[in-house]
Amino acid sequence: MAKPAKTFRPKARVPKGLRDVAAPQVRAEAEMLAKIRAVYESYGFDPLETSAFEYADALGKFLPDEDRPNEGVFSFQDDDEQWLSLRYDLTAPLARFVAENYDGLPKPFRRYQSGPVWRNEKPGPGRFRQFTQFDADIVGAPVIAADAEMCMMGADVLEALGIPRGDYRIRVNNRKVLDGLLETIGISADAEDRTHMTVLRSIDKFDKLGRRGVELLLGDGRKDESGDFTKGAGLKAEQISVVLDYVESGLALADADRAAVLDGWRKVVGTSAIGIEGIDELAEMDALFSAAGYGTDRIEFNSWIVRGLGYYTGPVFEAELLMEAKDEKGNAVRFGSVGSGGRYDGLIERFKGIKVPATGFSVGVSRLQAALALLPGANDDKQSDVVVVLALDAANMAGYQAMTRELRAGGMRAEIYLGGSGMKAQMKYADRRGAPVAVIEGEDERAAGQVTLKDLILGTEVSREITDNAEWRESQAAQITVPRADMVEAVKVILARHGLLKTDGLHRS
RNA sequence: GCAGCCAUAGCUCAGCUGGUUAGAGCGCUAGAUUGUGGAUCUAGAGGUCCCCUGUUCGAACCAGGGUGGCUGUACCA
Repeated sequence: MAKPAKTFRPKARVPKGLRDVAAPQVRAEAEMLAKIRAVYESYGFDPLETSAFEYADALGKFLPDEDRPNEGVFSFQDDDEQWLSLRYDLTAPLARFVAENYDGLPKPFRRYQSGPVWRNEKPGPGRFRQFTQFDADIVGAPVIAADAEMCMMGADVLEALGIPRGDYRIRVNNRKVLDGLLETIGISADAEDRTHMTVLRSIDKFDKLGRRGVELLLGDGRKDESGDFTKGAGLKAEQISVVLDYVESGLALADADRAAVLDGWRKVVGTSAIGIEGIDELAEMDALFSAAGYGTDRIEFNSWIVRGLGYYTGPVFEAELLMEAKDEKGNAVRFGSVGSGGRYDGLIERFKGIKVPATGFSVGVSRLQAALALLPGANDDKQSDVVVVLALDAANMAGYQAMTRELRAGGMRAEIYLGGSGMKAQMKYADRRGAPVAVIEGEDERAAGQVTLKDLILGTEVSREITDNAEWRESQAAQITVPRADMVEAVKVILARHGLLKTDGLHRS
């Protein structure tokens, strides 16, 4: 007895950490990108697009002791066995591009670029394996004014996106200051050194874990809420107290006075040459910020900003949102950093063997968008502006198409109902679709040379007062009948009443 | 990666110590309504109870393994 062969049905599902993005969010992101681009353009940056994947060695993510790329990046082998990796940021590809085209580029070279990047990590709320970044970088700029400009531009970007001053902060530190700190407590300046890395990571967590948590991480280690244990840096008590002194010195002054913060740091790392160099750089940035009128309500110096350990060599900065928000369940949400950057003088050296100084700023578009969506009022339903022309008579499709064409020529978005159902379903479709207007031309209207226009927005309002069905139907809520020739103008009047009539070439949203 | 919790209809969930045809609300489809989205009423569709193996006369429920999700933590260029 042969069993009927089972048809294989794949499970329809989006891969973990990836997502489908619906219309409102696609539009919101496009709008956000346009605003960021305008700021970058105004600072003189030019666009550049590089490919989505690169040779893995060019991205610099090969595991040192194995012949395959780092697990954090998505990689595959080409037909010639060479490893390719999806880009995990836009900076590494820029370094490759500059190295490859070095002689033909103006130096300094300013470029901006946006696009998706991919990281093979555990996804979390607001954290995906594909997300969008929008970077601006200056390559071949050794002067500290370049870093200062990046910070100020970061502030300008956030304000251009409508985030009020005071609701965000650009937080700035300098890797040289951190190196100086480690030097003063006798820890190797080598960024590859285990203790060096552990200490910096601990400092980075001050914001999250507080003084006590950082103290534990610097010492023996810390147990988290689930009972899992994180091994610490194993510092001695005196060393820990120096680090905590540094982190906390000037913390109270962080948003009051940048110079005072630097004074505090100078006391802790004043014996280290590299530390002093870092502080002097920050002092120069402070002077530039102040001269340009960027106070601590926009840019502050902050001791726990560390950034990744990979390639930063000088000033580092993060853009953080300070306002409170609640998620769907009413829990307070911390946004974290929505942008970051810093100086990376060694990245291009990997390719060219010569030092090419560079600094840049990167907006985390996906996370910023997720954050803004949680703000009150962000998810108010936006009224659609698509006019739906009902197709009541299959034999008259050409006539409905003509109506639709006229509406489009009149500057409106319009579509014909192209499903197979009757009038009731068509009205329901228009409602679902969020259409403001339904255009109805049945046999009666056509015979009379008329069309019926139904104002669906007004109809919804009217329906709130009507509980009786007969009344609702007889009232023919909010509809008018006009001569066919006047259709376009009449639809415009209804759209204008609801503020949906386009006045320029841009799509309103 | 490590640790904890969780997995039943499209969604949110109920399902007593293992016992026949697994339920609710919302949503969806249709009818009441001859040409009208809302409201109301009625009817209908929709489930490999995450997967595999085991225990048992019998498993949505118990055990082991797997997969997926959430939370914390680590990593984060």
